[in-house]
Amino acid sequence: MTKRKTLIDVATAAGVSKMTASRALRGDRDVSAASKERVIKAAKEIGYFGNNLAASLSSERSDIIGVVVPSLTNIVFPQAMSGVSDALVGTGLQPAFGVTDYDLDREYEVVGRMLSWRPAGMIVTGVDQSAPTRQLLSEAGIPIVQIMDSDGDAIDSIVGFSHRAAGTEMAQALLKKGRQRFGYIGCNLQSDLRAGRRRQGFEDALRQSGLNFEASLTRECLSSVGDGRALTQQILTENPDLDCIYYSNDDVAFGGLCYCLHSGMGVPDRVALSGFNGLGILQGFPGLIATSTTLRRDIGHAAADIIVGSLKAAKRASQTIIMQPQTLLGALDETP
Amino acid sequence: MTKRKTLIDVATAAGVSKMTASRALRGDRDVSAASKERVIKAAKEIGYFGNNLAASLSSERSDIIGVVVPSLTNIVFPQAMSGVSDALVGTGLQPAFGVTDYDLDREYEVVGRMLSWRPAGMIVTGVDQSAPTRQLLSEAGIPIVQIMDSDGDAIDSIVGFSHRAAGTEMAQALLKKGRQRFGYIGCNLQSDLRAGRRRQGFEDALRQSGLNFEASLTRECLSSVGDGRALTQQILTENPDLDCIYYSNDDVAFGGLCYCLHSGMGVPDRVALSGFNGLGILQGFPGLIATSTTLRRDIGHAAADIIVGSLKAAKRASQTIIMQPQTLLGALDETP
DNA sequence: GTGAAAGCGCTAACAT
DNA sequence: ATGTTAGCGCTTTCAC
Repeated sequence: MTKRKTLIDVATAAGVSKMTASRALRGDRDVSAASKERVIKAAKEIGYFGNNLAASLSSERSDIIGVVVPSLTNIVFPQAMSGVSDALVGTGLQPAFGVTDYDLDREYEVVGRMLSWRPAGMIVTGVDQSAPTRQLLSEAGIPIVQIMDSDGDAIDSIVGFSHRAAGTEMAQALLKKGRQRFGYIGCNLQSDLRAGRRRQGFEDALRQSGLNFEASLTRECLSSVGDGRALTQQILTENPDLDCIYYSNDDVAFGGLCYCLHSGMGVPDRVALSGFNGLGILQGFPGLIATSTTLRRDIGHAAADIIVGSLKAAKRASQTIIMQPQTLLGALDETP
Repeated sequence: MTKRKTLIDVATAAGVSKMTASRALRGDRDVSAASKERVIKAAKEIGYFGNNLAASLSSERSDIIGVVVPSLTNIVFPQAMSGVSDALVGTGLQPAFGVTDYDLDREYEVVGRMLSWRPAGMIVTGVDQSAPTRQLLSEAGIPIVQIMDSDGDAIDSIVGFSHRAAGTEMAQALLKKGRQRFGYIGCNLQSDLRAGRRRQGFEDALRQSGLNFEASLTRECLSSVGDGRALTQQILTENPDLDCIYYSNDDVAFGGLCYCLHSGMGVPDRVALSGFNGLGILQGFPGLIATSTTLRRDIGHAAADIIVGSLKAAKRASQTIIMQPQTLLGALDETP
């Protein structure tokens, strides 16, 4: 391959100095229209595209917004990322995504590596970072936004909601509809601390009514429709009297619904199913699963907006935006 | 915020020169154990983490592997990204993801921006890049891998399969099972060129048997379970005689299955449904939907491996790896 | 409006 | 095993 083109090549081709070329390319207005045009034309002709490395090193800031998520296989995180990505279009900022696999040490490493690219801001998932990670972030001197969870201490800004409260609210709604014999099915609870907090919130409400889960089945797998189906068969075989099952999320709950439909068990009359997130998959059988709808895209979008805003602003202010899920009972709502 | 720590701060704290500190931190073995230890300790104490910008600018290479996908909301792309991410763990390389929204101009911009970070390699989705994008990539002088599709010209390496062949194979399998009256339902065909090629391959096989789609419904929406349900209701109402429906993918097909189950239409006896990808969602009703299983994670993993290998190798060789989908008929297979 | 000089923080190449 | 020198490609600053 031939040597990469540099600013000097463009400047030479356009017959101006390096500096004028730089200014023209970046849209600085202190350049004559004529020079500007020639530079841009020259750049295009010789196939020049800049070197962000040098630009950022020199200007001591980059256009990157680091976004750290625990998983790509759980669709809610790509959806949040999508919101970030959309919000950044046209701002000149660019998202860079990192994955931690729900591992706090990996998170530390991923965050450290990202910071060493001197991003303009960082978005991280949840509030359960390890102390060293929190320190890294808070000392970085850039806007930090934690997303998806508000049940913990903020490093800087937060856009999310209380999983605990969401669990409590769902339990209260189900109790109000007369459900009394509850089961729980969860996947990946070891690592997914937010799912654990929903369960806790749910249990709190049950206890307040003098109840508790009569059965609980958890498995360390990525939550999936197939697992939900299998676990539901097991829990209902072992506990045929359950009239309501709370799941760690909608994927698992939907698998449960598939089992019930297959085996002719009435949903929600005979047994009510309740998941979390309000995923699109629920539209396969509208209203049959109760859920808490979460605004993943909006959360990602709002987080990115906070960063964009705080880069423009003279002084930074931490914000906390709560986008509490809405509890949707679906068909259950039509029963008294 | 206090000024960021640099290598010089570490070197001073450890009582060595900048260069020794640099070597120690990067694990160069030409450093005495004593110095190495002191430097690493000093770095930790003063909270130093390097500046990749400067490091990469100086060494003229970065540890980034750029990965460009069309969408984050279609789960197959995050799954492929996940494979890339896994393959890169422990290599010292880091993935950086970009999203194009199926827009060729956006793709050009995203690729250009990524290249200006001087990545060590690039992974892009599909083979339908615009000419300028192809030129950008081929002149970058780094290993390029196109993934998910082999129905087109390679820029460098390819890991994918023929969507056209997958469509043909599915049609042949369904014809063999005696299906004769075909319908087609697709989402997002304008942008999803690969789905279009599957449809074409399917049609080719039908024509060879003197058949064609008797009905076709397409809608420019992100493919979803809800859309699949609605479109299936429509197509079966308008064309009650169809005995097989081919969908642009599994999400849409699953929505169709939900409609059929809901309305008591026998699947696959009365109408066979066929999707694409072998998504986990199908495990809700195992075997009811025929599908072509694609190895998204493996494809991402293999693509990353090619790049890792070619960075190590003295001379680069382009590779083409075909991971052709497997046609799974499920319950249809048990009919004669 | 344009240019020349200096330097961002690091690493490669060459000393020692 | 360690240090010195030069420079990566750009932007900032300050001349003109």
